Order: sequence, then C-alpha cells, then structure tokens
Amino acid sequence: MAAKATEQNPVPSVWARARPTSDQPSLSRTTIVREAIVMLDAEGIEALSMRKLGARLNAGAASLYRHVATKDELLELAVDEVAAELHVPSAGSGDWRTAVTEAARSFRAAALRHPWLPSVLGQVGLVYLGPHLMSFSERLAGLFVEAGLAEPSGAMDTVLSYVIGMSTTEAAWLSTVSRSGASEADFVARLLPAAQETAAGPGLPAGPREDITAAAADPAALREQKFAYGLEVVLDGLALRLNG
Amino acid sequence: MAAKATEQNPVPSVWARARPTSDQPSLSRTTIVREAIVMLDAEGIEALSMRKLGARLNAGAASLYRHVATKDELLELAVDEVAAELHVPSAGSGDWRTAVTEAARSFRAAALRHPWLPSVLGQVGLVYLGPHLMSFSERLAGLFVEAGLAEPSGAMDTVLSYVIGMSTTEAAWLSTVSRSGASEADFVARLLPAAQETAAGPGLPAGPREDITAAAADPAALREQKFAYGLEVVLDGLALRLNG
DNA sequence: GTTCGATGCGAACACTGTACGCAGATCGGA
DNA sequence: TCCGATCTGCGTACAGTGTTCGCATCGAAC
Repeated sequence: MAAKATEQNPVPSVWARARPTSDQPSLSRTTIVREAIVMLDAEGIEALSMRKLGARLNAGAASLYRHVATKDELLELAVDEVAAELHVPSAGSGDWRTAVTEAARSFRAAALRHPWLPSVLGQVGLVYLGPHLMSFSERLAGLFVEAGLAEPSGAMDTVLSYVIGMSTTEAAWLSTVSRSGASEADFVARLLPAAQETAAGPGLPAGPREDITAAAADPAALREQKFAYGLEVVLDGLALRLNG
Repeated sequence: MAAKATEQNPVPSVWARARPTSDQPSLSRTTIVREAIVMLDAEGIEALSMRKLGARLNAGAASLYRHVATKDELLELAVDEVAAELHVPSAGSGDWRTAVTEAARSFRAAALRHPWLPSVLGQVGLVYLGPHLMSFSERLAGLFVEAGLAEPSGAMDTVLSYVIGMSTTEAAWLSTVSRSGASEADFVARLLPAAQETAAGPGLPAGPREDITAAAADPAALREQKFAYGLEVVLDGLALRLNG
C-alpha cells in the first residue's frame, strides 16, 4: 500500500517517506515467533496459517520465510520460546521433592496456558531440543542427581512422562471445551448423560460416577488435585529408590 | 472410466456390465477406516489425505463423505479401531501388578505399531470415547478397584498418564527417525555430537552421556527398559497406598 | 414399470504451505 | 558522491488440501 502511494503520488512528502512501509520495528524472527504464540494461544493450532500470521504483522506471507525456514521450524521455535517460561529451582536449595514438584507444576501451568503445546510436542517430539528446553531438562536432571538417585536419567524420564501425559490430556480436554464455546462445568454437565449411557451395564460400582458429578461442581480444582495425587505417587515410588 | 465406456460403447457387453464399477466389496465405513489405518501406519499422519485414501479404495474423495462426516471423525474412528488391539486381563485373574503391567505394555505396543496414535490423541483428546477405548479404561479401572486401592480412578489416571506420556515421546522419536531414513542406531550416532556440543559447559557429571552412548548400542532395548523402570516406579508408589 | 432412497463422483470453492523473481532499501568502500 | 552488493519485503503462482453441490446410477419396493 505504501509502495503504491509513492508510485502514484508525484509529490513525495517527507512524512510519507519517513519509515516508508514499517509502522512496527519491521520483521524479525523473535517478533514472528512471539506473534505466532499469541495467535496459537488465542485461536488454537489449526487457526495458525502463514498468511494470517503475516497479516497480523502488517506483512505478506512470503516475507516470513526470510526469517523462518518452514512452518514446522516456526512451531519448534514457538515451543522453545514457551519453554523459557518453565521454572526449576536450583539444585542444592532445599528438599528435592518440593523442587521437583515445583518444576512439574511449572510445566503443567505452561501447558494449560498454551494448550497447543502438547499436540505440537506429539508431532515434533523432543528430538531437536532448543536451548530453553535443553536447560530445563538439564536442571531437572540435576535435581535427581543431587537427591542421590541411582538412575537420575530414568527418574527424570519417569516424572517427565507422567507430567507430559497428564498435561497432554488436560490440554486436549481444555481445547475441546473451549471449542465448544461453553464453560467447563456446563460442558461436563452436557457430557454426563452420554457418558452414563455408554458406561451402563456391568460397569464399576459407582466409583467413576462420583468422579463425574464431582467434576461438574469445580472441574479445575479436581484436575489440579488429580495432578498432585499422581505426582505424589510417582515421587513416592522414586523415594523408595533413594537408599538402593 | 466405466461410466464413460458405457456411454461411448453402443454394444454393452455382459462382461463390461458385470459389477460395473466395484472390484472390491464397494465402500463401507469399516473398509475406509481400516485402509486409513494401513495408510497411517505406512506413511504417517501428514501423508493421509482424503483423495489419496479414496484412490486406494478405487473411489473418489467425495465418496468417502457418504460414510464419514469429516476427516477428524475418520481419525477418531481410526483411534477407536486401534484401541480394539489393546488387551487388559480380566479382574480377579492373579496379581493386580502383573495385570496392570500387561495392560500398560499392550498400550505401549499399540502406540509403537501406530506411531500416529499419540499425536492424534493429543489433538482429539480422550473426550468422545469410542466403545473400544471405553471398554479399555473400564477394564483397567476394574483392576484398581479389585486391588483395593482407595482412589481407583486417580490411580488409573496416574498410570495412564505415565504410559501415554512415555508412549507419546517414544512414538514421536520413532517417527522422526523413520522420517530421516536412517536406522535408529545410526540416527543416534549422528545426533550425538550435536547433543554433546549443546550439553557442554557446567553440565551434569557425565550421567546422561553414558545414557546416549548406551542408546547407540541397542536403542530399542534401552527404551523398553526405561519404560519398565518408570512403570515399576509408578506401581510402587501405588502399592504404598494399598493399606491406607 | 415406476418411483425412491442410497450411493458414487466430477467439478468447484476457499484455503493451505511454499518457491520464484522482482522491487526497493541499506550500507561499505572508492 | 556515487556505485555495486546484499538484505528485506512481497505479488504471484503452483500444487495440494478438506469439503460441498448437483447430477448420474443403482437395487429394491410397491
């Protein structure tokens, strides 16, 4: 649009020429990645397209490819950028259990803030680790080394697998809920009859059913409690291996 | 093509008219889902398109929509079809730990046979459960009820989260490896220098590095051992709650 | 024999990720 | 001061996607 103006207007004003095309500080890899994350958070992973992302940055789709090789690379960069939000306490500062718990909570919190993260992790994998993810896993492993566990890397993988699995499930659930437009409690209430119908017959003795009705009351609290319970289980299992 | 022939050929032969368009038993929901799984297994999730799937069934893409509402629905059907491969022992037949272990191994095996499964689960979530997934989780929950655990549903979620997280990571890894064209051992060897470079500096005392070199020797065995270790940890943590 | 619902499908629509090549800006050196 | 070289933005195009529409064909029921 600006280029068209300079071409059609025979009197180039200084004001028209000042910063000809860029209102923003132009394009850069970090700008692009950050805006992609904003978009992913707001509209989910299937709403992110290079054209829409470009439009948001007052740029064309092709311009993005000057700073990012491919859309998958962009997603990897976004994952690592989000990994910068993760927090794991320094080794040597108190109880290893509370430290690991804090790291785990931090991962879950990030996954719930960015529900697209688990699904991207499921496709891209943890193979080509960016610096932030690298530092996260190194610091986490350090906690288990310090705790005196015989197999620190196995311990880390166990905890990470649990945290990833739980967060993936939660994030997928939240995505579905938000896609439905209803609140979480309403969605549970709407889902309840169908679930009971399918779960009829020689099922369980009403254990899960209490579960569901409890979820209708305060779903978020129940999810948090479930996460804490499972984490405690895993940490207990690891604690048994401390003096082995 | 067949339609064109009948139109142009003024002498319709019986042989040309016999089963005019269908060599296969035509199209059906199960045929479509099964072929989709074959395709997903062979070429991965991003290679599955409605047109290619239709072509494989000697059909057009539009025909598939007579039996399947949308591609996402097709994926959900594929997930539940795969869930039919899962095996969990009946409650009351022996030790609950070995029973749960078998169910977990069965899940992992299915995820490695169908590496696209975890990534689909990450997007679709476990919300609208099909009958097979439903039966799997019911039977699994039954094992924990029978074991006498105070919170069977929490226990099940813990184990499932661990299994899902580990399987997701493994499947994503295997997908990346197979995309690279190399064998797993070769891929590890090629990745080793880069990992060591990034992991340099004030890192760990050589714990993870042994890990990597061990992986180069027999990667599949190491993965299996890691899975078993973590599962044992989780089950130990649950066992502590048996007499609570 | 005729109508009717189910099925297959060619063509089209609105998108997608990405490659190519041109325009303009910026900058180091002569 | 000018001149190339290099970098950045982007219009356009290509091949492919999921999905819809309307038409053709079919087997069965009346």
